[in-house]
Amino acid sequence: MAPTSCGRTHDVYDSSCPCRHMLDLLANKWSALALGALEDGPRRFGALRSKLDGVSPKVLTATLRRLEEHGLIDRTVYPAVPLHVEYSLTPLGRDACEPLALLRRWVVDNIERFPQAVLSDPRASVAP
Amino acid sequence: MAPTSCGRTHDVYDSSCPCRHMLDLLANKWSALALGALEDGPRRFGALRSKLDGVSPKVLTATLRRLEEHGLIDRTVYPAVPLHVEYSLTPLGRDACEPLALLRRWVVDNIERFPQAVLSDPRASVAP
DNA sequence: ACCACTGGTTCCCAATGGATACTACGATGG
DNA sequence: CCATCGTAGTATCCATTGGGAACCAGTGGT
Repeated sequence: MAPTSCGRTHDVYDSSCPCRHMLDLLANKWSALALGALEDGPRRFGALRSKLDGVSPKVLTATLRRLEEHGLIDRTVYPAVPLHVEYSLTPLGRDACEPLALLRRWVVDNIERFPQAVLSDPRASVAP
Repeated sequence: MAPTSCGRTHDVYDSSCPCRHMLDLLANKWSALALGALEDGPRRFGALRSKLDGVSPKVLTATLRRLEEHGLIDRTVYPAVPLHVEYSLTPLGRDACEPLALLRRWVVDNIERFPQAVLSDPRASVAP
């Protein structure tokens, strides 16, 4: 498997391993997009909201809070005239961006190879 | 962005782009684990169920069906004495494994860097 | 007849996701 | 003085999904 410095073996396939929890955090549409959106500098809530087309404020807040709790992003409040809040990557978050960027990139580069039927209708699999 | 052969630009940040839908499929805990579990050869339902520690049969079925519909895995039924079903990667699925393997790998390699508090309790963020 | 094995399905409930509306705060402006 | 705007979210409601446990079908074994 992949032994780590603490001496234990960590395994994403083990449901009781912390790795599983972290995979659950990162292997998530909105997390992957939010971290990617911060790759080229800090962004404010509103900017993220427009960049992550289709996200609702509730879900965006939840995603950002979760990423913050896990040390992937920082949340900085500027109590200026119109209050604004900036989100930025921590070093850990920046590192996490690498595999996520590769995944996003892979999807874009290989999108043509997927069955067309299922691409056109997001809910093609839901039969009445 | 990343223009593709069809002439359109594809963008995972655009909610109406098929890419978004595919990212949603791949940026998912169970998908990432299931594809990884098939990397070194076909596996049967029961084998996947044990490998993906903690998955319920319902969710595993749904995950596998979705991956099959999207052309990432094949489902082969052997109507032999004790019926068995084998799941295997398609070429597309095999290619998709690369970025997913990097992500799983990154998590395992960097797990020690995450805040310990949040690692120990998967639901630390859930207040009364 | 009964149990075990394999590969699921069904049922039910809790958690999550998503859309829409609303709040808090100070600034601006009539 | 009250109304309105921009910013960053909450609140509320409902649909979808995730998850656990039980159950089912087909066959072989005892």
